[in-house]
Amino acid sequence: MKQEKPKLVTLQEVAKHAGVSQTTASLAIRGKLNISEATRQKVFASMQNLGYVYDRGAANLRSKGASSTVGLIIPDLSNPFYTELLIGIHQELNQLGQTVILGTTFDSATVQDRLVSTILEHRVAGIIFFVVPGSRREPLDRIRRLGIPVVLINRNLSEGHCDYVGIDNVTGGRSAVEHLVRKGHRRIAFLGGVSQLSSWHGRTEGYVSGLLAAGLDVDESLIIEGPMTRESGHVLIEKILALPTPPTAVLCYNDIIAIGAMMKLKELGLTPGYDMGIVGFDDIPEASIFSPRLTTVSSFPRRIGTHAVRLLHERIEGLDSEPRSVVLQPELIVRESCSHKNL
Amino acid sequence: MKQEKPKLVTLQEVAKHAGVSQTTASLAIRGKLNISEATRQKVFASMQNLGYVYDRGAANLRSKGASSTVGLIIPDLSNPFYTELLIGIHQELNQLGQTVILGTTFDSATVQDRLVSTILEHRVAGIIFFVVPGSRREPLDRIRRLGIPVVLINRNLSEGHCDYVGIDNVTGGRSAVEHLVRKGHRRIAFLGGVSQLSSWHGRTEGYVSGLLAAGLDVDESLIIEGPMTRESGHVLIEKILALPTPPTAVLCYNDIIAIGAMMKLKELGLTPGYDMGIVGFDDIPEASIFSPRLTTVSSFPRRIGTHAVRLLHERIEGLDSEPRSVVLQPELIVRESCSHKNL
DNA sequence: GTGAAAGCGCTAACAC
DNA sequence: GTGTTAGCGCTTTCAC
Repeated sequence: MKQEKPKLVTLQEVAKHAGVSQTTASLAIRGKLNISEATRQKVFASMQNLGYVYDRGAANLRSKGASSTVGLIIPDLSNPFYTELLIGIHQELNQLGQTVILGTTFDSATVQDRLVSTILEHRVAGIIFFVVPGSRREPLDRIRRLGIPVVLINRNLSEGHCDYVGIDNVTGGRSAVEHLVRKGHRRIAFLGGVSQLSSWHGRTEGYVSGLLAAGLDVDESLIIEGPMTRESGHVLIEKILALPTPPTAVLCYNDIIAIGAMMKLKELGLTPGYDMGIVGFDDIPEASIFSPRLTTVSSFPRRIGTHAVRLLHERIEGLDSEPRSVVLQPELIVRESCSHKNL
Repeated sequence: MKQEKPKLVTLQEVAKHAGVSQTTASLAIRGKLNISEATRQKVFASMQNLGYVYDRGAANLRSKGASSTVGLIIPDLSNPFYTELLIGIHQELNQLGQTVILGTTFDSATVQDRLVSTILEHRVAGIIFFVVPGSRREPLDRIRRLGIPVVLINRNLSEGHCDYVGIDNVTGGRSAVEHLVRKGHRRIAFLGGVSQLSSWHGRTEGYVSGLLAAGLDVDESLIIEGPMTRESGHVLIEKILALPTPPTAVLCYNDIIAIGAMMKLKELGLTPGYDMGIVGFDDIPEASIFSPRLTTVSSFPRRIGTHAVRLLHERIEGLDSEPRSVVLQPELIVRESCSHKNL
């Protein structure tokens, strides 16, 4: 830590050292073809010698070409669902030689606005955007106005009118309910999530349609909104239990909530699955680790990430078509959390 | 997606629009004092009007000042321990207005080298570095030679001679063994991790010293190395079970391995905790969710992240002192996975 | 308080 | 194949 910030070696110095012009050095470094093998060697030798480090910022400023960074905005890192998504995105992006600038909103619109600004100031090549609940179009428009490609993930913005990748929430919600009905449940609640989210609408719509298809009534009091956290699961399941006629099963907005609910059930001396059927959504690693193992609807976060990067990359490469949507089909993962005692 | 990349608004245009010089506009935007309130207002109005977006890259190129990005190199995102670490780092960095460039090595030295290069090319202000097992000093030196501050996390490099934050692995390992001994265990294995890691040495050293302090022999065949994954846990516990005289308890290098081991135990019809005592290391969220709840040594990933950012920030601000180390004391979290049937 | 001019490290024209 | 020149968008002297 003793040395002062040493002056950085510039391309000019490399060129001088190699006895060529700066242009030649630049071309050599970037592996352009029209450079003789001999000069290329010389330039590389000088680079090594002087300890040259390429300055992407400067290059980028001059070339106005696609920068090599991509902005990623997600709500939260403590939910494994987002982590899985991040892994998918990250892997794919690395393969393309792009680096990730990461921002987490914690589902706050204010933070989201700030993050968008920062990311924009970094002149990213594109943005993968998991919007905050109830987000207005404005942040999205700001990005689009600058001509920066965006792909929206999982939560769509009405009239967002841009590339989107997510899962079929309606089908997911519906298949969960169908499973519960097959298991003999007749009174089923929907727990957690907030109505500002397109994904919430999809999942509840599937829930309702599953109920109706089975000839069951929809009881509005059985749909309870709440944050997407473990703690929320505790609270929500207690509310449900306190109802005059509690349901025999609950479908949760996501696995985090489902696990929170199951933990509270255990705490109350009840057995999840036996005393109360539970289905989650996402299939995070915890789902298969918890006891009882959680029946859930898989939403393939890694694959979503992969698709998002592909769509974005095509845009960055200049694709100019109508907005595209990739909607993955969810899959019901049947495990142990749904066999009620009385059924 | 229809519009072509629109020409970006520059500071010059803002200045012209506001009827001031570019210098004045620049000073106004950065909130320097020697600008009258009236001009400041004018400039900001013009910014809004024209939809100006500050270009950090350009600013940075000219000023050679601290860039506003920090590089973060971690092994893997699928282990919640790293996620927690990332959360801690991220939160703290956001508060300082720094953005994160993220790289994951998957414990590969090759990937690590490539990542270091990329991050360096982005002219980061500093790097938080979780080195790969068996990493040589070379990547670290490359960074240091450029005068870029680094703080090492959890895994120290012998002679790294730079800022470091981690936990006291020796004490952690030792307290785990002491707990196991108190529970009546006399034959205890150490599972997983690789000997290229300073943290592995610390934990095994603690393990050995705990054994010796209790007057027990150290059986080298009970220390088995292995990758830090769930799958590795499966494999390792089977190896242990196949021994002529299996131990009654195992201390695992980390929680991931411990959980993998417990899952395999269940699969084999054995009850973790009852048939085999298990202690983990890290205290990831899964540890308290698994059944039986895992007794483990907490290593406070978020706090490590926070400390790392603080150390790094001070260096970025110009602190020029001898390398500093922050070593956090781990804490034994006693839960349910250690009461053997015969003890 | 404010302005004019120079230049950070690089690439893109265009010449040769 | 290689060199010359100009300039990306900003901050920084240094005048006034």
